[in-house]
Amino acid sequence: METIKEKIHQSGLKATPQRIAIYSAMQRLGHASADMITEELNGIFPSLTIATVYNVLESFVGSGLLVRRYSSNNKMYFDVNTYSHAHFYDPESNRHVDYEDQELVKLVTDYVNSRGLTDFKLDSVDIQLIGTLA
Amino acid sequence: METIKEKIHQSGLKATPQRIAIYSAMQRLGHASADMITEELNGIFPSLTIATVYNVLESFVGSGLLVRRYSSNNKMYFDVNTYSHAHFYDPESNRHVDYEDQELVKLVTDYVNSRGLTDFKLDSVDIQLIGTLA
DNA sequence: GTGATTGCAAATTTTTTGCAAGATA
DNA sequence: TATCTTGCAAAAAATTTGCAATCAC
Repeated sequence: METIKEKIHQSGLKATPQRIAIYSAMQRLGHASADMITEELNGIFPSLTIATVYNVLESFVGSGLLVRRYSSNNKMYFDVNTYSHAHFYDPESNRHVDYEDQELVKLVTDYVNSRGLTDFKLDSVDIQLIGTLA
Repeated sequence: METIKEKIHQSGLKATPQRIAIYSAMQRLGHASADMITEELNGIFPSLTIATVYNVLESFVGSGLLVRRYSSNNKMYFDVNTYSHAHFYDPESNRHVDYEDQELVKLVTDYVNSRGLTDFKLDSVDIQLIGTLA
C-alpha cells in the first residue's frame, strides 16, 4: 500500500484515501471505466461518488499514472498500463486482455521509425488485436 | 453516387437518401462522429436528426460498411476504412490520420499468427501510432 | 402493399461542473 | 493554515428508444 501512496506523490498529486483506493482498484482491474471503479469501491467507500471517480481518473491521466483506452461501446476506459503495448480485444464480449510482448512493440516501433516520417513524431504504440477470445 | 447505392444494397440495407448521404459524407470525412455527420449534412438535409444518424451509423457497423474507432475523448467515432490498418493519432489535437501501409499490417499479422496462440483467433489489427502530428 | 426507415420528442446514460465542507502537506 | 480535494446536486453532453408518418422495394 505504501508503494501506491508514493507513486501518487511522485506524480505530483496528494495521496488521499480515495485516490489510493482508486489507483489500487485500477491495478487490480487493469482496465476499467468510472462506473466499474465506483461499483468496485462502494462497499469500502460508500461516500465515493462517480463524480469524484471521474475527477480522480482524469487527474491520474494528466499526471501520467493512467491512460485512456478504447472500447467499441460508448464509454471511457482507463488503463494502468501506460506503456506501449498490445492487447486482444473481442468485440463480441467487449473483453480486453493485455498481451505483453515487447518484441511485437519493438517490431512496430522500429518499423515506423525506419520510415523516416517527417510530419509525425512517434511517442508510443497501441496495437489492438481484434478477434475472438476463448 | 450509383456506387454508394449499390454498396448499401449489397450489404443488405435499403438505400435511402439519408443513408446514401451519410455514407457519402463518411467517405469524404474518412473518420467522423455522429454530430460531425449531422452538421456536415444539415445544409442538404435539414430534416436529418442526430438520432437518425446514430441509427444509420449503427446499421452500417452491423452490416460491415463501417467500423467504430477509438478516440481519447468520450465520443464514438466511425471509420470507412474497415480493414486492418494503422493510423496516427495526436492526443493534443485529437486528430486521426490514416497510415496506409500494408507492409506494417502484414508484419504484425504474421508475427501474431506465428505465435501459435490457442486462446485467441485473430481477425484484424488496428495499430495506433500515438505521437505528435505536424 | 408491406415491412423497414425516418424524424420527432423524450428518456437514458455518461461525463462535467459549481460550490461548500473537509482533508492533506 | 493555505491549498487542494471531496461529495453533493445539478447541468451538460452523448446515445438510445417509442411511435406515428413516410418511403423503398
